[in-house]
Amino acid sequence: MVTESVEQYLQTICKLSSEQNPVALSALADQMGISPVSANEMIKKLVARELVIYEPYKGVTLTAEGQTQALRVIRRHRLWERFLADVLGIPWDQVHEEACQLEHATSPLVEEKLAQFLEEPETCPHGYPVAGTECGCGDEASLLLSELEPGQRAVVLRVAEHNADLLRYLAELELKPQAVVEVEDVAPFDGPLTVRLGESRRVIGRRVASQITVRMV
Amino acid sequence: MVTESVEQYLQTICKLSSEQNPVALSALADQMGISPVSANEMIKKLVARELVIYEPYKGVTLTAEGQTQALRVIRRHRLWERFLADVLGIPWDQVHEEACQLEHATSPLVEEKLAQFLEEPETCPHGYPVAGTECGCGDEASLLLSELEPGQRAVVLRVAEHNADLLRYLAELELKPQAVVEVEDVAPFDGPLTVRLGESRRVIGRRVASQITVRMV
DNA sequence: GTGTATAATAAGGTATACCTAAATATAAAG
DNA sequence: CTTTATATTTAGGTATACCTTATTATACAC
Repeated sequence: MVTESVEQYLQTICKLSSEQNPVALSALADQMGISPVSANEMIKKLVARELVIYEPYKGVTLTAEGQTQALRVIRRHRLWERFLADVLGIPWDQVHEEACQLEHATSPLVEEKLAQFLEEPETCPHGYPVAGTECGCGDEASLLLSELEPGQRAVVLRVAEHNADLLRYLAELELKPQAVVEVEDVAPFDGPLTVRLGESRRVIGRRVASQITVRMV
Repeated sequence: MVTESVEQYLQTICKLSSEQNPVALSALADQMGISPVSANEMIKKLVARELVIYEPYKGVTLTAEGQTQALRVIRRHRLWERFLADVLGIPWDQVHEEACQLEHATSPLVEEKLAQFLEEPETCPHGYPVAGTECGCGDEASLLLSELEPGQRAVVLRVAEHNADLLRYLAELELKPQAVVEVEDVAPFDGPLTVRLGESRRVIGRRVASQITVRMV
């Protein structure tokens, strides 16, 4: 039986492995807000169940089976986010937290029917892909808004989904997936970016810009 | 913190207490599929948290707070059932089991928004009330279809929701809430009932009829 | 090559929520 | 009023998933 806890581990490993592969145990423990000792204990169990491969002092990697399970949970999470945001009208800064609960209470049947009802959405409200063979956190020709130079135009692909305050701020600025921005100015010494968005202009800090993934257009 | 397990206990006590009040510990353990010892342990914890009152050799009763919590879980359960059946199109014999998972993963916000989206439904697909101050299992002038006599007409209020096979059978017969039936014949020695349903006729066993709650019209 | 910082593990604990087996208490029937 | 069936409690265990503290192993930099 795959417990909620196991699902949480697999999901987190999957997401972290797009930045770091194999995933260091310390990074995993950090991300999950548990002690490295606890993470180590659980990883041993996941190894025994052949959901991950673990090389001490290197880190963990999902097996094919682990990857499958992880992607299933991630898919459910993102489907619920779409439902909560689009159908129930829950603000996008709150749907992540809610979906974290629902994702573990979802059968294959409900997942399937929900996806159909939502007309097989491509992404969650924050821009992350619902389906696929990757968690979609670090693919293709994407880069961070903070890496652009003046004059470059880009479309927002996705934004960091964990920080509700940040999401509320971005919603106010209309910096959501699909938005097209043009960088007008980049202040030196890690200073703010000035971007044009349609007819209006936004000045955002570098740290905020680094939470926004874009693709140049 | 109210765990899933606590929610399950409160919900079960609430439902059983419409047939039996206070609820015997053995009946509770039986219904939940756990040992009486485990039930006893948990009840002690619920007493300490002032969610139930326990009189040994009598049984348990919900406190006001316990009742509130129980009804909240039941409401979520029935809202999800409506959603799964009406919106996602999941067969009514499967929605109970699915809702048993989702009910524990639902915040007040999602409950609220879901109820609004569903336009504040009165009942779940099996006919049990979504809201109210009772779990709605044994109220008003209701009686069982098996108690009717020939010539009596009644409207189906609700049907037992735990047995998927039974629900599939009832769906085939179109014996769902709101259906109006007239008893034509009651065979002796606990024999079958013959009921008229619109233009057609159904012959059902006494045990099946006892799972259908009706109100005379 | 040898520190040293970092990573991993061992040892021992906690809380939740179950279990069985055995002992004891109570209600209700004869 | 005693017997007996049923209900309850005690005692001791299991599994999951965490924790802290202390020890040991490793990698990498100097």
